Amino acid sequence: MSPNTGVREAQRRRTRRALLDAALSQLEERSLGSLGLREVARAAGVTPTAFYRHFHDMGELGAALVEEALASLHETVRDVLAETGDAARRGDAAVRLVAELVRSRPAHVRFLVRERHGGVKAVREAIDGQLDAFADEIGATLAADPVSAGWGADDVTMLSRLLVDHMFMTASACLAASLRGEDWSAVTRTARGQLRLIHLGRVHWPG
Amino acid sequence: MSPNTGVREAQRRRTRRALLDAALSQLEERSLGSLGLREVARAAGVTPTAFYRHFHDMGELGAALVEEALASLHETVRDVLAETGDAARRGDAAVRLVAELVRSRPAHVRFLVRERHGGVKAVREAIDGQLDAFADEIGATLAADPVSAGWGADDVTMLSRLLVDHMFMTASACLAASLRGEDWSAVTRTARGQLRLIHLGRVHWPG
DNA sequence: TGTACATCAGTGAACGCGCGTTCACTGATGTAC
DNA sequence: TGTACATCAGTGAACGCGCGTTCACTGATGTAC
Repeated sequence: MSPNTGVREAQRRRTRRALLDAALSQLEERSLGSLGLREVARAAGVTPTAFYRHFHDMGELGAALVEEALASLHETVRDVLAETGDAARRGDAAVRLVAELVRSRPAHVRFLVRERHGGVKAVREAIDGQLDAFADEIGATLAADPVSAGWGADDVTMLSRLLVDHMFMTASACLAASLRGEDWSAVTRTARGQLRLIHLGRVHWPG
Repeated sequence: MSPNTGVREAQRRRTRRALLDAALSQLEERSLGSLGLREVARAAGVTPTAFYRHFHDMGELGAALVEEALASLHETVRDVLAETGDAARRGDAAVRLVAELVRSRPAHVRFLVRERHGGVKAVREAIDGQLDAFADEIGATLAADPVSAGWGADDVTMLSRLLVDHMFMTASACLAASLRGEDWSAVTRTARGQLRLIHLGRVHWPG
């Protein structure tokens, strides 16, 4: 039997999950920097000491949450980018992707939005690293578009960073709408409009 | 003699300033939620008890920092918006305004970026309120532009929120460049490019 | 298959420490006459 | 101007509490023979 399917390993994973979930749940209203190790252990139903079997400190737990939230997304993003050359439909697909991520993992997304510029360096850097990777993937696809003929590398970078930041803005707006008890139709309409406006600018660049 | 020029009042103001400055300095690397009242009082050179003469808790101190950072900016923004109808030059002026704010109050801006989605509700709400006000001011000006003929209120809102968020992005990028020891020429060039692209989209809206 | 030993996730007690808040206080500043 | 009283920003001691980290431990799971 593989060590990864043993009873011991399964229990270990269950505890780790409980710690991550306990942290996520507290992080809805607070920031990682103000969250205590004992607090998380208590909510997870284990002793503070058990925490150390899984993470060296809260920063490491935060980095694990970043991984969990975004690692699986790269593939999805690549699919969306490869989908079609029609930029308007690609924009709609991107908005749908963001909305789906927020719907499926609201606590993770809240965490990302909060800690992207938050007080824990290790987590900021983990998020930045992932966003750089997304920007590069988007940039590579944009550069291959016929409409980018004559664009410099700087121009492509400018646009892909704008698009990544826009995805973040949209995710944040979805969460805010949820808090207000609204559905997301207004948010996604606005986001699609903004992407369309950006796309129009791209087509007519440099004016 | 006015009570506001008395020796006692002057001393009171000095202590309040020392508390705000001490907090700002700690907030470069940490978030408000993880910052302790005693820590701030110690750095300000007063006893913990003195803190209560000025703020009920750290959230109230945070709200005071938001006020300090943004209140004086409304007038400046109005000036920039009134400056000229030439949107390209208005974009350049906006970028200059943001860069100047970051240069003159880097710690305040870092605080705003960090706490905009941070863990302290009172501060989030104070920042949101100020940003809504900026978006309204920008929206009013945009709506008056000839190029906005035929735009719906929703469209104008969409655009002004995009621009406010862009100002935040730019401020954050300036801070990141400072940390890396770079000057801001690349950042402001990117920001101007993004605004120009958005402006192009606006001119050709709705395509 | 059965047995004897190794591993290691989680326990529970203990530690020193800084936290937020309270309280009665001090003494310089302000005010009324 | 001088005096007597009021105000109030800041003090310093005290409190109970939860924190992060350490340690020797337990007992179920895994492994070697």
